[in-house]
Amino acid sequence: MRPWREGPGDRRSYHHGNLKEALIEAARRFIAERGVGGFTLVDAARLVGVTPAALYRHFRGREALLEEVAGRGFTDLAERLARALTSRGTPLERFTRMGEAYLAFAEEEPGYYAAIFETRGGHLGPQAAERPSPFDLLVEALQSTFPDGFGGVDPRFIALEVWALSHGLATLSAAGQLPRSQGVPDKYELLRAGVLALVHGAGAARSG
Amino acid sequence: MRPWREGPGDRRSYHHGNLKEALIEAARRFIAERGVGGFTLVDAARLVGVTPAALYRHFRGREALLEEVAGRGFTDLAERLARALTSRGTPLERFTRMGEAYLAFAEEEPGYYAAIFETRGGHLGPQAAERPSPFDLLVEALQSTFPDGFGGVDPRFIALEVWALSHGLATLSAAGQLPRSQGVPDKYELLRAGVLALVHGAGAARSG
DNA sequence: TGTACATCAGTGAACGCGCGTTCACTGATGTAC
DNA sequence: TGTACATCAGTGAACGCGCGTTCACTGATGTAC
Repeated sequence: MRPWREGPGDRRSYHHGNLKEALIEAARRFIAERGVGGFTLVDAARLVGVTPAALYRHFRGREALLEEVAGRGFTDLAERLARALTSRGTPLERFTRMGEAYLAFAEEEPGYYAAIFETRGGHLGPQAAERPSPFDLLVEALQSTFPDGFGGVDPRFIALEVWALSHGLATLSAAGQLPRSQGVPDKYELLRAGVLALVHGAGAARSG
Repeated sequence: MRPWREGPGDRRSYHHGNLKEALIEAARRFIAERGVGGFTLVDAARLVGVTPAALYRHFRGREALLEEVAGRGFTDLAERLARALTSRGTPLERFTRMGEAYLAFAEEEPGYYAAIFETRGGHLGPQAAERPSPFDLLVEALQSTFPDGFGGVDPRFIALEVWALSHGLATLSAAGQLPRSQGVPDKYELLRAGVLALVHGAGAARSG
């Protein structure tokens, strides 16, 4: 099971040995560069150094490969968030770290992030799954970080707002729409301050 | 300059008479259904009842048509926001109406919204343009609605957060990721409460 | 340890398709006289 | 009002291209004896 070819041009063996993983990796790269719609089986096969037909030994087709990528991205994101949530420090520090992990994931793994949100079947929000979803983790983190609650507001309400803010910052940043000039705080600072404001200002909509 | 054909199958004239507008309209529809990447000149021409080649009498090519759509969407959005901002009522009512207008635009004109954010050259954020951009309108609205300021925080900082929250809610909603179950507030309520929280909790990141 | 052979991962040629774009053309419009 | 004609919007055929997918095949692997 060792990799037989070390690079795309290395053809020392008829069998690739690690083709499935290599194709997923290639898809991740191309999706990051061109989006889900711009991703092509032919390109992925070429990058890996294999005939397009070889792909069908490992996937039912293009859509199946995309679903696999989205699934892995989803798992990766959940793991990162869970790791941040169980890291050292005060609850607030861990919660802050979780937000940073979300933005960092979107920035470092744009292929995964796009696959998750643009592929059919990839649901990030509230859902019934085996393991806790990112959204579940967010609700959990909010509750343990702010045990006094949010002025009577449902934690899931706050979680949706925090998630929307995070997603908005991540996608605007990826689209190059956030200003990058000096003196303007970056998305990490925007998220940190925004989340605190959302939490502390939760009752504002009611009290006036 | 009256329209010669009333429908796609109506071929009572050799000349279309209103082809440019009809093509933009068709593009808007297809982008809404399939995204910018899934939009096709051939489909647009077929829907309008014209040969694909006819398109080149009005646009340099596919990219030029997309840019035109994005530009119109941008203008439409700016007009809607400006209208809300100058409508009747208290500053807070007008500001709230502005947020609703943004979400409504994304929902009612998904083709425009996608074109704006996915097409090269379409910038929604801070920019140097002739007319005030949506972001400029947002900053202006914040300042006039909350003349006492935001605890020393730059209004543009708040504006970025409000915009990110709006964009996040709009895109999550379009992707079907927001829960639609009973008892869960919709995106309009989420935005209204979120914006108030962001405004009133602006100083939270500093004071605690 | 050596050999026969089943398994199966990858090949390469081919397919049908729809795409964006070009080109010489043609038919309708609308203006000059 | 009628006619000649320049303008130009749309036609239709063709192009080269890259796509996803299929198929019979072949070469390497690894197991049974």
